[in-house]
Amino acid sequence: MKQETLNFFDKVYEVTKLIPYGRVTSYGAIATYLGAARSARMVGYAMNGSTGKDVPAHRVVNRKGLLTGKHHFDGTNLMQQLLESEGIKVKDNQILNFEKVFWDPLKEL
DNA sequence: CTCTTGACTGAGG
DNA sequence: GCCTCAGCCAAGA
Repeated sequence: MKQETLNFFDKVYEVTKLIPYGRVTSYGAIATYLGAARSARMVGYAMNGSTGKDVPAHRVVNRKGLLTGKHHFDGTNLMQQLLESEGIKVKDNQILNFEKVFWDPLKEL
């Protein structure tokens, strides 16, 4: 597996798909894992194409655990419902117990 | 090639 | 802890 052959977007998709059930991570964590710590924005930007794919983009939030990308989902609160379906409590677009459900690819992988 | 956009983050007030 | 500003980097026009 030569990840170097994969594009930045593809790498983001791969890592995002590795996020365990009931866990979430931040754009920065993914970006750092990809070696582009300063490209966290690109991670979110890549997610634009994640909708409709196997990528659980709803498990990716910003560093504050805020569902900044919920507006990119079809429904108004679809992202929140998806998270709650996995046992993740969400209140006012913000993930509760964020530290407990946080999944760091740098440490877990 | 240059400019704009952005689902971010860290630092400063 | 919240708000604002600046930096960062890749993709699209």
